[in-house]
Amino acid sequence: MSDDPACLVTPPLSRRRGRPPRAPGDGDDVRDLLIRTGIALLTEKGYVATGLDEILQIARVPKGSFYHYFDSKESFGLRLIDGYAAYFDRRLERFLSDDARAPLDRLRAMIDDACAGMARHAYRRGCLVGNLGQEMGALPESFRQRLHDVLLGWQARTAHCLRLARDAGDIAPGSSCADLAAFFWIGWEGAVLRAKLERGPVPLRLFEKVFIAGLGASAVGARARSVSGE
Amino acid sequence: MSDDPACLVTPPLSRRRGRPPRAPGDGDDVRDLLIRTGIALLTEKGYVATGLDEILQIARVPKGSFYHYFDSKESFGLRLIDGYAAYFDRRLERFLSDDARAPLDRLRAMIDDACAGMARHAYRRGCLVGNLGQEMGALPESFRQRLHDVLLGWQARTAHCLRLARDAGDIAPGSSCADLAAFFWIGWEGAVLRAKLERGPVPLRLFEKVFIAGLGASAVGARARSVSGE
DNA sequence: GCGATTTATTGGACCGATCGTCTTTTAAAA
DNA sequence: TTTTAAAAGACGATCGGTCCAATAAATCGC
Repeated sequence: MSDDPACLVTPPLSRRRGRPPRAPGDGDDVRDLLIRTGIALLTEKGYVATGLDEILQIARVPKGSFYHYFDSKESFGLRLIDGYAAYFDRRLERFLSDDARAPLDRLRAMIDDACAGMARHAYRRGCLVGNLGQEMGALPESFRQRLHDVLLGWQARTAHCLRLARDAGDIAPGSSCADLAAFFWIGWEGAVLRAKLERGPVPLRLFEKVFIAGLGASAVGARARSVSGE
Repeated sequence: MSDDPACLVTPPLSRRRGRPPRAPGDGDDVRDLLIRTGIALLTEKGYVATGLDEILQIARVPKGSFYHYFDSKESFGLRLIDGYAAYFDRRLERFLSDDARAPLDRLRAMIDDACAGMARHAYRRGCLVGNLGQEMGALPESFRQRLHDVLLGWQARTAHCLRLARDAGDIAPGSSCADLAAFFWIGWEGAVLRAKLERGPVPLRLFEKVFIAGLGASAVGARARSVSGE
């Protein structure tokens, strides 16, 4: 799914060396600014391809400051995951727990929102978690557990919503909503990747359509085998 | 899906300078060796994170030779995609056109093969196309079309097999097999990504299970709307 | 209130890796 | 004998992450 942080970037700027005069409204949100900028760049280009220089330059934060705010690129990356997860969790909460809608409509609303997010960035930005997951082969091992945990969290929220839908009769009884939720996030990450490749919304919408159509079939395990008489 | 090339690497080795004596069986497969080695490394670590030096070192090909065989890293990358696509196409052909099996069983056999491939490399290697797709934000634009075309090819083969399954009554009539095939590859790339993240087969098998279970439901477009009375 | 100390922030140097190129050297092929 | 295929390895420019010295603000002792 796509995100939003770091859309507006209007940060500090100074020339002289040493500690600068305290900028008026700036508080100490330099760290946050770096995180938001980092998320924006990493969702587009990934971890390895994005240099600290580029992040700092766009955020207008001097290079020497980086190691004042973070220990290393690795720990910075972990912070990005946390920031992204927090942002995303608020979003999921808003949609999947929206009592004003029927459960399945909440899922649709969430998907609509994600599609709008990707469109807003011309399908150039993907999902930070998906990006980093694919890069794991070249990433610090510390990322793995964290990414996995984030996905499990999203799945848990989704499973809960699907259970409500099942209770409402919109999903075949006997379906494993945990499996369906896992299936959704496995596939959705694929759809985001594909949308980034095609630079268009078709894969997202196709995934939505077929996924929701499939919800009626379910009774997941049992039906699968009966189909071809295994 | 996972791949296989460059499992055994026992390449040329010489010390003296200048053109070496023609190795006995070697023919002129240095180019192929580089391609196979490149595929192996890129499926694991991606394009950006993999340096030419590393590829050359593993293949035991001297650095000075690279630009004799390829124009640049970019054109090398394009050759890798071609090589991977060719390899993969043979594999899809073998499974999806195996008249000895029922259509849906061919799909299952293909998935089994892919799972075995990923297991063989301890779930460290993914799909070259998926990897490069996710990296597109940092890749030469020339890769985009080629990657997309490869995926369309896989989908076409898959759609054909699904149509046979529909004719055999294993998929609800009225289903759009083109949509289902696209859905499969969108989601499967996500499953491979997730399996790489988790370093285990669960996502692959879960995706298989739910996807095949869903095939019974289908009549894709129509059913989707009737579910929640949109 | 005022000098001394501490802390926050930054300019820029550092070192290693990477890509792509080039020259020289040697062996095979013609 | 000449030409071509292939390799060794250095090279430069660039860029990556890291770190330290320099400097100003904040704080404290008196």
